[in-house]
Amino acid sequence: MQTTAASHNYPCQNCKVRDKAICSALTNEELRELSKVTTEVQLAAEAAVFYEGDENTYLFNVVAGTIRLTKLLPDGRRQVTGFLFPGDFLGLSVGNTYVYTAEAVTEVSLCRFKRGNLVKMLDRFPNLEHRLLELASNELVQAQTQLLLLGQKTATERVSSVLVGLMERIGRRGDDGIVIDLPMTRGDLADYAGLRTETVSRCFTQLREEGVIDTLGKHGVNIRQPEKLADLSGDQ
Amino acid sequence: MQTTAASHNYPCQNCKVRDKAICSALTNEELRELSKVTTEVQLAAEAAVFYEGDENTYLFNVVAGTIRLTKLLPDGRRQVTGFLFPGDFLGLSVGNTYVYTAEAVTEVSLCRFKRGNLVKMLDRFPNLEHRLLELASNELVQAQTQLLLLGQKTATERVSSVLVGLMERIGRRGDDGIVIDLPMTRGDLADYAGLRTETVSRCFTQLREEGVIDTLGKHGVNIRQPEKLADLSGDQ
DNA sequence: CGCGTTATTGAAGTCCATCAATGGCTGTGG
DNA sequence: CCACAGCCATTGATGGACTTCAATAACGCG
Repeated sequence: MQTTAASHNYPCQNCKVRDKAICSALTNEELRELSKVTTEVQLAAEAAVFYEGDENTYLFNVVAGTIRLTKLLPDGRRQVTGFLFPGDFLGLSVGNTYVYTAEAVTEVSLCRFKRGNLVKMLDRFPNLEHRLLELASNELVQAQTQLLLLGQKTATERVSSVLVGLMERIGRRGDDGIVIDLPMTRGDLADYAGLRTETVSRCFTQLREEGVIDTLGKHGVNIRQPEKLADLSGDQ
Repeated sequence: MQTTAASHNYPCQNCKVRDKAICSALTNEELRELSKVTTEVQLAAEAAVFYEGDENTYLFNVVAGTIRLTKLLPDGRRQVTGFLFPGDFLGLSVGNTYVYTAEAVTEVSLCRFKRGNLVKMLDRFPNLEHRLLELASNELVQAQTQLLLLGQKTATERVSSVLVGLMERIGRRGDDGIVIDLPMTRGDLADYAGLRTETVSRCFTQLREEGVIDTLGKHGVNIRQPEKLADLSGDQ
């Protein structure tokens, strides 16, 4: 992992994600304390933040960029268990090791601190543990929703669901619909949806032909008919 | 939900799952306090504990029996997100509603208490919140492991993985292998593994023909070759 | 502008689902 | 206690959705 900027004095107050992640549970005073043990790190696209099985030394908040969480089978099959965006928290674990691999999809900027420091703070700031439990619960709900997707949905429903999910998290209102700048490849999406690249591509084409979406280069998606996309997701 | 036995004075000290669930985080003294707000409820097989979307009023510990957690799509497709056994905790949620349906697979006995009571106790017993975070984290890991199964594994690998998981949780050493008394139907297992009943059945047959398992009636499974089953699970 | 990577499209194949019928528990009532 | 009924599991035959293999096209980066 390449650290390009260490900034012990980085003022959390100016942080773009100050009111997200776990920091939202802290007062300004508490935040000042946290900022003492905080380092900002930058990673190039495709760099690994940590690998499944590594000792869990650091916890992170995503400040900028996109992170991909993956689990691997011994023969190389890969499941993407989630994508993280600015404001998301990274590093929950059981025991002393990370339970998935985290990699940068784009260039990424992370707010890093030692696990030990957080654990120490937990005793003094009960809010923090409440917040962690809340985060874990949310992740759990998210994971269970994905179980439903992977276990029961068709290819079209999966791709539609994934697009709806990304739309809600990183969509921006455009001239004619909601625009997503997809940071990840079709392959990443495929491994997230339990499909193959070609199938994801075919679903995109189908959605385009039906007028539900437009694609703008490799990364741009314009969702012209959000309701129709939601219908196609199988959730309603 | 049918309550057959209310027991305000039930002594948690004698509880069969006293050192599991969240109770393991409590001292005897704390436990005495918890037992004041605790009710033991019994449910018949196939009864619902609660439905997805219900207001989250109660939390539970499973004392005896098996619980099935499910999520449904509007058209009836069902994903089983997990099975609970004695000692497991039930009722984590986000917001004020349950995020999945919980149903009794067998006759079940539950230790029930109001969510509000637990929340009150959280302030006084920090251990309890630690424990809840631990439980949530464990569930999360479990869910992510299941994502890998549903997204990437073949039918045989899924069924083998599920059997390995059940073996570890409810397996008993038998004369010639490890014996599981499967409380759920093939249909439940299918909805858990993202398969159809027929496919699960065919996988059982195949495993039997290969000498990996024996089936004893509808519910009994004898795992003669645990290592071979683990190999077939795709995890090693 | 050109090259490498990623996306798309097409054709063929495979695994699991679906449809259908039989077989076998299990629990109940005579 | 046995017989029956109903559900569940199994097995077989067929079909379909997605994968796999292969080739082309199009980004987008240097």
